[in-house]
Amino acid sequence: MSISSRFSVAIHILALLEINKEGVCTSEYLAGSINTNPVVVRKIVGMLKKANLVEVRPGIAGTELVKELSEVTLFDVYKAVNVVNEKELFSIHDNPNPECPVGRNIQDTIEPFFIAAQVAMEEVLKSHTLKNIVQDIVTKEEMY
Amino acid sequence: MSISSRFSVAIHILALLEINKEGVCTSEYLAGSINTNPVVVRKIVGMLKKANLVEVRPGIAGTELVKELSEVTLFDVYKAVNVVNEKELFSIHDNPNPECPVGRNIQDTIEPFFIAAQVAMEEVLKSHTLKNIVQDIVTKEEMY
DNA sequence: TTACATGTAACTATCATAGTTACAATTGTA
DNA sequence: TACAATTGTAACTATGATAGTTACATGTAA
Repeated sequence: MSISSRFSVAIHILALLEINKEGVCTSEYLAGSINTNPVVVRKIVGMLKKANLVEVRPGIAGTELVKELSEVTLFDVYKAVNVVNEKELFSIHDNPNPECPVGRNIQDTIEPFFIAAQVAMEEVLKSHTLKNIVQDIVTKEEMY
Repeated sequence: MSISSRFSVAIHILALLEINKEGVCTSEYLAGSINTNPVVVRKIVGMLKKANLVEVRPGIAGTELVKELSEVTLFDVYKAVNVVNEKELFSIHDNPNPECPVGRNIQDTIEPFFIAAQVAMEEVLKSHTLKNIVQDIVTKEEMY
C-alpha cells in the first residue's frame, strides 16, 4: 500500500509554478519537468483548480497560482488531490460476526485508534507550507 | 487508497485469542468471527507467527498467544502484517527531469516531510497496546 | 481561419487486495 | 496402521485503484 503519487506530483506542479512564475506553464511544460504525460498533469491541475489553488482556463495556455505559497499547507494539497479520505486511511474489515463479543465490537473499538493515527499524520502535513518546500529546493540549488 | 484490512483482521485475531484463551482457536473458528475464509486467516496468522506474536503448528488445532497483550503495541501488529513499508507510506513519482531545478530536487526535498508524517502516525500506533483494545471491547460488552 | 491549449471520455496495463479451491504435510486417535 | 482433522501453501479469480495513453470536443488568440 502506498498513497498515490498524485500528491507528490501536485506539490511538484505548485512548486514549479512558483519558481517559473515569469514563464507560461502549459501542461506540456509541467509534464516535461515531472516526466509524465500532459493529460496526467491536466487531471491533477483540474483537482488543484477545484480546490482554488490554481487558475487555468480552457484554450488559454498556462496555469497560475492563486495564493501565496506561504498560505498553502501540504495538507491543503493532500486534500485537493483526494489521495486519502477522511477517517479512511486504515480500512476495517466489514461484516464481522455479531454473535461474537469481539466481532460485534471490533469496528467501533478500533476506529478511534485508527483515526487518531491518521490525524497525527495529517497534523504534520498541516504544519508545513509549500513555501517551505520551495525554499528547500532553492537552498539545494544554491549548494552548487 | 486505504491501508489493508489485514491490519484490523490481525487485531481481531489477537483480541479473540485473548478473550477465548480457554478455548481452541482454529482458523475456521477465527474465520467465523471475522466472517472471512479460513485461508485468509491462516495467511495472516502465518505473518503473526513470523513476528513471534502467536504460536501455531501444522496439524495441531489452535493458535495461541506468545506474549502478554500489554506488551504488544498496535505498531507491532502493523509491522507484522506488512501493510506499509518503512518510508513508503507516501509514494513519490520517479524520474523527474534532472534538467529542471524542481525536477532534480523534488524527491530529496519532499521525502523528509513525508517521512515525518508517516512517523507521527506510527508513533500513535506505538502508544497503544492490544490490552487497550481488549479492555475497550470488554467495556462495551459490559454496557449491556 | 488557423494553430494551439485545455477538458474529458474511453481505453490499456499493472498491481495489490481479498477471497477461493485444491492439496500436500503434519498430528492425534481409534 | 489407517483415519480424521488441521495447518501451510500454491495457484487461481474478481475487483478496484493507479498511471499512462489516444482521441477529440471545446475554447482562445492571432
